[in-house]
Amino acid sequence: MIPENRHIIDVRMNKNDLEILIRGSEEIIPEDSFLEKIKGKKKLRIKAGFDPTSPDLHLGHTVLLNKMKLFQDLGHEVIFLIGDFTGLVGDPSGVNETRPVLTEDQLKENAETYKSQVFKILDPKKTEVRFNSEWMNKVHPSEFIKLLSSYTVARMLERDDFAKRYKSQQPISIHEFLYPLLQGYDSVELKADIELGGTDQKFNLLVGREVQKHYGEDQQAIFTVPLLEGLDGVRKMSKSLNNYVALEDQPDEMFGKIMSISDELMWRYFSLLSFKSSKEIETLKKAKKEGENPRDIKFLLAEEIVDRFHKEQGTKAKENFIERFQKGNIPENVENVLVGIEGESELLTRILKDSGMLKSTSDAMRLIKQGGIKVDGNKVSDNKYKLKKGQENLIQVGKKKIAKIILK
RNA sequence: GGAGGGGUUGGGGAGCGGUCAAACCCAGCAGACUGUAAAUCUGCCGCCUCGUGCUUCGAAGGUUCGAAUCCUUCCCCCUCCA
Repeated sequence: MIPENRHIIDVRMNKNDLEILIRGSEEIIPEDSFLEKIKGKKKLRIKAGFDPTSPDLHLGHTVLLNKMKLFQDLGHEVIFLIGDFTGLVGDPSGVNETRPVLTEDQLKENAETYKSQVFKILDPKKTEVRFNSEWMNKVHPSEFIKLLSSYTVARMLERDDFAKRYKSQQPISIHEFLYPLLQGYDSVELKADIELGGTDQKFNLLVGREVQKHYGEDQQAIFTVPLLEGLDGVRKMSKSLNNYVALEDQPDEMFGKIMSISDELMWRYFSLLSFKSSKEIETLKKAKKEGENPRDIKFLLAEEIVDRFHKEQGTKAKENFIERFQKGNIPENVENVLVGIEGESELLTRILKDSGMLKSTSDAMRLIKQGGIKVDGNKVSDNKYKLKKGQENLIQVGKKKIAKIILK
């Protein structure tokens, strides 16, 4: 239909591209159908859905986004589907409890934030952004019944997370059964040839195939990518577990977070996040074995990732890091915080709370007792320590929190 | 609708009339050690005006000198029966 694009695919779909595409994928089902599609001349419709439940995209999402970008570069049509309707249902994948339902206002807001963030990776010109409320809001109840008849309760309960919840007597709401079906319906509506998702999406993606079949459509191939572990190296990266690196994180923060991962995890990050070739990564592994300081290898990773989301700021972030943590100097760009007080002076504990650096004065007292609070570089040991009005003081809480407090 | 089990501090999970701000584990925070690593060790981990202070154990009442623990009602969850 669109000759130019065919041309692009013809030229690009060589063996090497295929290898890059498949590298780092977890599962491709069914494989032969996928290969057939990808080797054919048709411009494929590649779908990936996102629930707008969390407004912050993080590195975990980029594993998938990077794949989308690859398909895009190969000339295919990539659909970034924002599940604003399904978001009202809540994806039960991988959770052991019912998800809270979001309001429509929250969803709208989150969706906008998503859009502004994905184009840090995807090419906006080649991306079709869709919202599934667009068609879901129009589905007639009788049509809806038809959709629901495409799957059985028994098969739903086969699904691992449902099975577990059922066995351990955790509640499963009926609406949660709807989720995979609705997601599948999106594939019907969008005529998806391939759907991408994390491994936790496998069930939903497969249901999509069944739903498409039920509607007499061609079945999509599914393509899953591994879930990225969070900074703790154990659980998957997610905002709610607070083990994530947000795309919106500032360079220094991003750099620091990546430096805090374990040496072991570093290799996982290299393989899932870095654009370095397998060969380059092998070389780094070898260097480490031969005694190279793993820290310096981690620097490379942190620099690459900071550069990707903040133009050419990787080196600067690295310098700041070394200044601050290796040499122990105070960073230059400390945040100023104004705190209003009554009277001529105020207790430090109270200031720590009012400035938002700590959540309570009790917390502040504990930290003082433990030697975790510094004012202008000096450890504070008196929990009745006061600061005077009009002063500017550099306050440090632990190693990471630092702010210039101005009392007014 | 009936019978039974259950709701405890971020999560899991003890406690079942006083010694309970509540064991223990995980997560988190601080300190030591370091490569802001990781691992380990130590301490902390409801709130404040820091005191034989205040508010917590699904909610509201009640019994008691005293309740997370006993009673009543209500709300929610699970299982089995219908």
